[in-house]
Amino acid sequence: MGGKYHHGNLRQALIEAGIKIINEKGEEGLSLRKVAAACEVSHAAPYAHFKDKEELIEAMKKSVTDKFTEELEAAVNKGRNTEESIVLMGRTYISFFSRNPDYFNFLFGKLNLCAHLQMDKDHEEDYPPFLLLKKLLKTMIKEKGVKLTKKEQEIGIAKTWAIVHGLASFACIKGVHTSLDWNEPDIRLLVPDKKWN
Amino acid sequence: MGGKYHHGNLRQALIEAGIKIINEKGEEGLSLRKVAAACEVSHAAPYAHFKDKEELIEAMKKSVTDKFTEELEAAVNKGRNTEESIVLMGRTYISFFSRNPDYFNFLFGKLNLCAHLQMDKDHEEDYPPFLLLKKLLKTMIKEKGVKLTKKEQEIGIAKTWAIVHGLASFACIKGVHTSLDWNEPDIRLLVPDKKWN
DNA sequence: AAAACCAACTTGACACTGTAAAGATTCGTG
DNA sequence: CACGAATCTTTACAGTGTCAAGTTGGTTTT
Repeated sequence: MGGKYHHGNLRQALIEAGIKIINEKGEEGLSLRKVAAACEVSHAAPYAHFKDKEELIEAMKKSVTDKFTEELEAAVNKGRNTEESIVLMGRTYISFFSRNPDYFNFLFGKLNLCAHLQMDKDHEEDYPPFLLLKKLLKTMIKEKGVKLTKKEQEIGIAKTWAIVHGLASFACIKGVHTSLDWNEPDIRLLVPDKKWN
Repeated sequence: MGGKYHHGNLRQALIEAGIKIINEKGEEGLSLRKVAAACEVSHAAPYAHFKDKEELIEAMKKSVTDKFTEELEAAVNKGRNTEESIVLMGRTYISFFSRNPDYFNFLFGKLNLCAHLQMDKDHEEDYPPFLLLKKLLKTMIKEKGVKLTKKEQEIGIAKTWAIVHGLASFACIKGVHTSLDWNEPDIRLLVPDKKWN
């Protein structure tokens, strides 16, 4: 705010300035020097806080992912039962990227996502939104008392994720003409439909 | 081969050299100057054939998309009936990006895809792989004699595409641990499964 | 309180990038 | 053959990521 930095908040300021640029001009328009300029510091100042541009970007991704995860968790908590939570999470997932189209490519482009499809153990290092979905599905399986092989479990989680993630990509790729509303996606989009065998 | 260019093949050579670089080092490692160097011409030579870097990239995308579309069409033609064709197309879609992981982000990152979800008319300017799927689904609907509203049609096509596209993204995001084989994906991945309601 | 220290920042430099302008070369066509 | 157009080279410039060396100011040590 008022004063100069030198008091510990430059790191955070850089992250926020970077995210702002992504929002306004997409990832193309992001340069270390512009981020530095936006914070009114010299072009090499970021190197006191980040090893490289990549490390700043990684921190920005983490920040966006945290916000994303919070929204998902809030949605999950609104559900009155497991199934409802899953649907609400899916809607929020799609809506998030519909509201912030530039984030999709920013987060998932050239990402080295850690995601274990196996449901045996909870791999805490999993990508958080992914972990969240996995736990919900696990709960649902228990509740319904379904018996599934390991492979069937992997298929289930892969397919559930794929539907939601694929629709989210639709929601933010420009040039898609549709009457569907990605901010409040029809519930039929999120559950397999018998008509389509 | 032997001789210098100046004989009309530089444009194509640039496209191929560019694609080769994408294969080897990903989109990060792609620079106009390197592409020019790979073709043994000066760094400004590409400007005789492309307005800017973006236009070269666009041509490269078209080339990759053509190859992609050919594979999909070949798969569709192998199917003995419409349903089989759809499944084969889905498999090929996933397998293609599993074999060429760098293409996924290259093609779909920041893409301005033209895709009409409506099935009424065939919009010939649609993204070709998308158009292909739409025609197959349209055929299937006719064959089965199903009556669907406009919105139900859009939902069907969106969901079908989303499953396949989402799985493809799984298949090429690094760091995903699974025992599933994306080159020959279990057919259950491609059709909605009753167990998961 | 003076000295030493250290993290945060600045300055200046370098190689690499995309792109534009101006000139040279070669080709096709009249 | 000559001329115009297409193709390619050369030169130049601003913007980029990164590094090395210096500067600053607050904190710790003596």
